[in-house]
Amino acid sequence: MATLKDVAFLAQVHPSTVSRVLRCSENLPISAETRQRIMAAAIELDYHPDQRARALRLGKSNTIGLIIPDISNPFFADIAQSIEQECHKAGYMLMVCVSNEDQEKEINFVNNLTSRGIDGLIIAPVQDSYAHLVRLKKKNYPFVLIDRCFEEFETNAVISDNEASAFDAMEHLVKLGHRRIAFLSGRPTIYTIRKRLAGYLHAVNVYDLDRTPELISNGGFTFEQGYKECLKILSLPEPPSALLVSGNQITFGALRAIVETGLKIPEDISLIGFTDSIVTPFLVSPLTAITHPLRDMGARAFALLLQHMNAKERLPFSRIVVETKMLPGASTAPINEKMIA
Amino acid sequence: MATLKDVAFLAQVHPSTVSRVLRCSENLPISAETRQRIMAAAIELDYHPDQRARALRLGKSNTIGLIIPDISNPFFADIAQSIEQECHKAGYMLMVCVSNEDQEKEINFVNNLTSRGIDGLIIAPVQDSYAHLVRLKKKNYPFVLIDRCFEEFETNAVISDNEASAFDAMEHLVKLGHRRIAFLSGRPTIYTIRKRLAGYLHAVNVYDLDRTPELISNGGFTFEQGYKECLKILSLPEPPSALLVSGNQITFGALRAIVETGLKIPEDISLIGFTDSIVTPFLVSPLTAITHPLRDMGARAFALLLQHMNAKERLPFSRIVVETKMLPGASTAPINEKMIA
DNA sequence: TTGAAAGCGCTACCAT
DNA sequence: ATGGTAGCGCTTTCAA
Repeated sequence: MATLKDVAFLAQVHPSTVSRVLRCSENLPISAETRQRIMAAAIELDYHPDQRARALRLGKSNTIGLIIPDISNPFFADIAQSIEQECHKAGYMLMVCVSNEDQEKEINFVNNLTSRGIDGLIIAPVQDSYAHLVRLKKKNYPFVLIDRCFEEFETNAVISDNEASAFDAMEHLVKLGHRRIAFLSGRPTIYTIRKRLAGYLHAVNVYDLDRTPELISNGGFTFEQGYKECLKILSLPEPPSALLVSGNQITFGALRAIVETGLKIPEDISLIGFTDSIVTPFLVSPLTAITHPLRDMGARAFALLLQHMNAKERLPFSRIVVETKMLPGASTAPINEKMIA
Repeated sequence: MATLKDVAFLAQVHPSTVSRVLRCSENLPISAETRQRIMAAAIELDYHPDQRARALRLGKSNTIGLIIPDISNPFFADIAQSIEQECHKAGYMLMVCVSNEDQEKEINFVNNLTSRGIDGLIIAPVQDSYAHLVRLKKKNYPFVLIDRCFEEFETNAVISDNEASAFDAMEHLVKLGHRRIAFLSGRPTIYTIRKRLAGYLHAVNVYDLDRTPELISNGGFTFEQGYKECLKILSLPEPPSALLVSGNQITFGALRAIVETGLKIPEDISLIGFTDSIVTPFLVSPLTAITHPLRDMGARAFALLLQHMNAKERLPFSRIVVETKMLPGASTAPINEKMIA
């Protein structure tokens, strides 16, 4: 790798001169001839400034970090994609890290990224703990949470209206006559899930629905877990006539369980999923889905972060709530005798 | 951010002593008392060594870069996920960059990452040009290509048996009686696609199938492009009775076109896709798919890279070819009169 | 118009 | 057992 020194040597000038020429604006006092020589040398040696050294010297890396729990989940993949594009537009690099829903890993990533001189951080936190984020906040380090946040700990965040959307989905099912509705929730320590659960329970109370505790399942967020939890629920002595499922991978897992059990959607069972995937309309039964404005979420998270990174003084924290949309499908139908039997 | 100096000051020792204590093995000549003081100070100040400075000093960053064209494509997302996990196991950080199939962006990423002192690079190249990779190779910089490689330019690579798998898929359709088979190819400048096209054409020749040029479509890799190209093909005066589709997003786009046109799979049209997604079995028609061992591809690419990064001397390049598998589905059926009409 | 020197935070080597 | 120093590659201020 060619260094400033190498270029300087080839161009027969001092390294500092090279730096000035390569960095500075048009109207810098330099002889056209020297500039030519330096440019030629830089190209000749395929010189690219060492970003570590620059970052060290400048105290700025023009890079931000993103920590997400799962990159193979389209939910986070699409958010990552949009953040990456926003970064690119703004001249930033993005460093993506995958915590795999492992709190230890997340903590390591936070430490590692900050000590790499990353200018800011966007995190979809695992939410088993948050002491490491309190430390970040204390150090006045700019960061934005996405999708998940803490009720008891104030930070920047971009989240969605989970409680309302879960309630609306339930209401939709209730209007079709369903009264025994299961909720495949995911990991309940997470903000998103707690809110959705609250929306579910609210509907259960308002409409006095079946309260069988087994109707609420707490697994994890993976395909496998969705599959297993759904199988368990379908084999209840009194299985539900409808399902509310919380997340892409879980929904696909539930789908597998339903298909394998030989049930038809929506004839035998209705299904609404919190599902963000281009394929939902082309599934065995086109899914009625609660969808997130993922690109918008990513863009707003980055904009908020940028704002805080550029701020001269401490800015107040923002909590941005985006609206979900119900994508109509064909996976819900009125209740029928067969289901009640 | 606390520095070595801060810790040293608090512990009343010299910075170099702190560095030694924090870095070195057990049997380093140091008084237990001093060690205690230093450790306490480090924890007190929440000290984390500046990785930029370390990387600069050590000439090693313990970070590798990954450049992929599209993170919201499950194909690349799963590869990224597996590489990330391998990295983590080996104590490396992963920096993911998304080129969005834009050659300029990829070139920028390569320059940017290398000048960040990244130890190695895994790239699924855009393949509009490769001068930048030639430069990397000249500098003896370790990198591995994944999924796509260059016939005329020798590098490390992990790829799959595209030509054979395309031929096999065609054979499968031919045996069902299909003779007018369309190929939705994606961008044909890419190795993967050229190979698949070769397999397709080989089958066309061997079995003397319909050679209508319009049966071969060259769009891009996106959902939208798959949708449009497929619509075009379905509205041919003599539409095909079967479709071979190259890639996740294209397949989903094609699915949309088929569903919207009111065609049924496989009654009206057969479909085989190069599709790696957990949802393929739960699509309108469970898809017959050619799948890649994605986790394995990622793991092998990383292992190969690691080998080259650790090598004292120049190693010979490896080209690893992994095998695809045909996942049986219900999206293919024997040809019938309706199709021929 | 260009050169010299200091220093970002760290580690490795050489002193003591 | 601990301290001092040089230097990784860069930028910036000051000097000439």
